[in-house]
Formats: sequence, C-alpha cells, structure tokens
Amino acid sequence: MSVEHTLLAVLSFWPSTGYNIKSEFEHKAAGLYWGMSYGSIYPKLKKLEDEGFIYTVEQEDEGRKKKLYELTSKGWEEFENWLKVPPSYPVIKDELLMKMSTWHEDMDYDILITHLTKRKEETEDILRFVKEWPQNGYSYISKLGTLSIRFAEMRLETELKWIAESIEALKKDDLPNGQDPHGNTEKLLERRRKAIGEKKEK
Amino acid sequence: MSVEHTLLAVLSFWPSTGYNIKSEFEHKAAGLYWGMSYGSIYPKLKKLEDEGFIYTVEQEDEGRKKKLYELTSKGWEEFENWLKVPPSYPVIKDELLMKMSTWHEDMDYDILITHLTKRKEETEDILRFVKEWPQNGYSYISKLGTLSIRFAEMRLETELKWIAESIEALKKDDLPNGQDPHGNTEKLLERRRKAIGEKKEK
DNA sequence: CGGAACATGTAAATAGTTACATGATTAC
DNA sequence: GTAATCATGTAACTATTTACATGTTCCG
Repeated sequence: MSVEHTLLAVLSFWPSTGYNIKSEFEHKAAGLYWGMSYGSIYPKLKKLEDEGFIYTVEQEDEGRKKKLYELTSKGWEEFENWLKVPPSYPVIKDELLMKMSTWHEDMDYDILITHLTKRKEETEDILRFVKEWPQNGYSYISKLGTLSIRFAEMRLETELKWIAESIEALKKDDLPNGQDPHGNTEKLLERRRKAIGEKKEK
Repeated sequence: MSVEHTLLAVLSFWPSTGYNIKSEFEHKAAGLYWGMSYGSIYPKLKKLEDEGFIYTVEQEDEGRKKKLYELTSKGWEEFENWLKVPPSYPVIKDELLMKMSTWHEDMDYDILITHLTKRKEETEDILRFVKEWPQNGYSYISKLGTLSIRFAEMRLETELKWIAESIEALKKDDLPNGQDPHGNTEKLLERRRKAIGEKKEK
C-alpha cells in the first residue's frame, strides 16, 4: 500500500501540512491509519506536488509560516480511482502471536503472562480512545468513518476477551490440547537439550 | 520486528531449508506469521550462519541436495532471549479500513460493497483454513500454538460479523451518524466540486 | 521428454527509517 | 529566557522486494 495514496487520502479531509499529517497518524493508529516518518512524508509531498496531484497554499499571515497542501483536480481523480481499486488483504504483524506460538514447554510461562498483561493494558488504552473519539465533540468523523471505527472497537474487544481467556488458561495450566502426531514437542525439547548440552561439554 | 528472529523461531520447530521456510509462510499468514521473499531469506540465513546462530546439515543422500539449517546453542540462546523481550504492539495495515473511512458521499457506495464482499470471501477462506489446521491430523501444533490460532479464529469471526453488519447498513442506507461539529462533510464536497470544476473551465 | 515443483542464490531497484540540522513561536 | 512544541527538510543507512539466473528432480 503506497504512502502516496495515504497522503492523498489524508489531504482529502482538509488541507494539511507535513507536520500535521504526522500528528494525525500519531494516535489514530487504531488500525485505520499507520505511522509514517518525516523522512517519508516531506519528500513524498514534494513528489506529489511536482507531479501535479497537490499544490501548496502558503500561509504566512497567521503566526507561523507553514506549507498547507491541497488536492488538485488531478489529485482528486487519482484519489478516487485508488478508492475504487479492490484493497489488498491486510498485513498484520503481531510479534506476540509469533512468540506465543513458538513458546516451548521448557520456558517459563510467567514471562508469557507478563507479555499478555502488557498487551492487555495497551489494548485497553487504545480501546478507550477509540470509544471516546466519535463522541468527543470536536473530531470530524464521517458516517463511514464511524463504521470503520466500529470495526476497530469490535476487534479490540475480541482481543481483550482472548487475552483474558489465555491468561486464565496459562495460570490454571489448563491449556488446550495441541496436535502432535509425530511427537514433535519431545523432538524439539530433545534437539534443544542436545544443542545446549554440547555447549556445556566444551 | 526482525527477520532474523523470525527465522530462528521457525528453525526452532525443526531444521529447515530456505525454500521450505518460504512455503511455511505461504498460507499460515493468518496473522501468526508473515511473508518473506527469497531475497530476504537466503542472505539472512547466510548471515545467521556466519554469526554462529545456525549451522547447515547438508543433505545430499535423500534425493535433492539441500541445505538444512539447524540452531546452534548460541542460536537457541538468542531465540529464547528474544522470546522474553516484551513484544512491540502489532502493526496492522488495512487498506479497506483506510478506504472506507475516507470514502465520501459523492462516491458510489456499491463499489465499497464490492470491496467488502471480496474481503468477506477472503476472510472466509482463511477462517476455513484456520479452523481445519489444528484438526487435519498431520500438522504439528503445540498447546500454545492452539491458543494463538484461537485468537486468529476469533478475530476472523469478528471481522465477518462486522462485514455483514456493514454491508447491511450500506444497502439499507442505514448508516450511523457521524460527528461533524464544523460541517466538514459539506466543506469536503465543496472543495472537491471546486477543484473539479476549475478543471472543466480550462 | 516436458512442465511443474523443488531448490539456491544475486543484483538492482525501491521503500522507509533514523538521525541530524535548522529555525520560529508559544507558554510558563 | 528557556523549554516545549511547531515546522521543514536532507543524508546516510537499513530493509526489503523484484526480477533474474541457474540447475535438479519428480510426475505423467
């Protein structure tokens, strides 16, 4: 998914500066938008301007000088054509799931519980924000924006439910049965013991 | 999140080849793991070997010659230390949500419904896989793997529920009310009309 | 015997972040 | 007056993908 189109999308709401775009992304990272660094934003804005998708509305009058960018007709066209292109399937990179699914039985479950607890708190924070956002009285949220936020909300609630279940299962040592037709759990632990043992002998 | 640690994590299950690692990632993209290209995998495996985290177990005997990589004691240590590091918050890049939340009222909702319908089918496919995976009789899934897969399942089910609700709302034109204290919806449409209009005059 | 899948790798291009440089304005 | 925030930008680095090159083995 291209940074360029994300910038056009943000500018479609209202004319913005590079700095402002970055701040927008800062806490609205509930899965609807995602972070970009200045090192990406400024060069891309320049590129989009050179290509005629956006233009600058210099604002020197009110206080600070800043470069407000606005969509051109070409920019609106490009943006709307992009909206019509079927979106690619989302990319989710969740280190916690990766770590959890590769955790092995010779490793302390308590550390995993700590990871889950930390995640619980982070998720609760975001959920709190997501719930208040459409009711704070000042943010602009369109009808479809509300529908999108509804998804973020549902997803976060599902996550919290899963975290609670998982911590419970880990604490009670009441884990579901896996599927291990070839005794891989034992093989893994054996490979590990052998590898670590060989080291000790040296 | 580093590719190196992901490779160590995959190799912790069993010794693998570069080619094999890539295939593993191919359909288990249910959010637990994510894609990597050969252009990333092979150089990184070499690097990990040079640094003593993995070593090759040449397999010329059975059929094709291939380089099986296995963890060294140093590799196990690095892997387990990585597991203990608190995971960073997941990154979700969902183009559909981005498009939906920036969709505006002068654009045809039918196209958005098409996007949602496509997403529904993709999600159903993955959910089907995720549900069968721990019961197919041959894949190795640890107890914690089952717990992780459970999350993928819950998340996908939530997504389907939201998609159904959203399509319904769009079809009936029964959308939730947004929050627009400054008349931004009208401003947006006005800016757009003006931009497109200016073009026509030329 | 030919095509699909297995298997390894590299070079060039592209994408994106980090760290730095610079300066204005606002709030205390 | 000084620290925080607003504001723009670049250079160097790091990461990652794409496209290509090359060869083997399995299956029909």
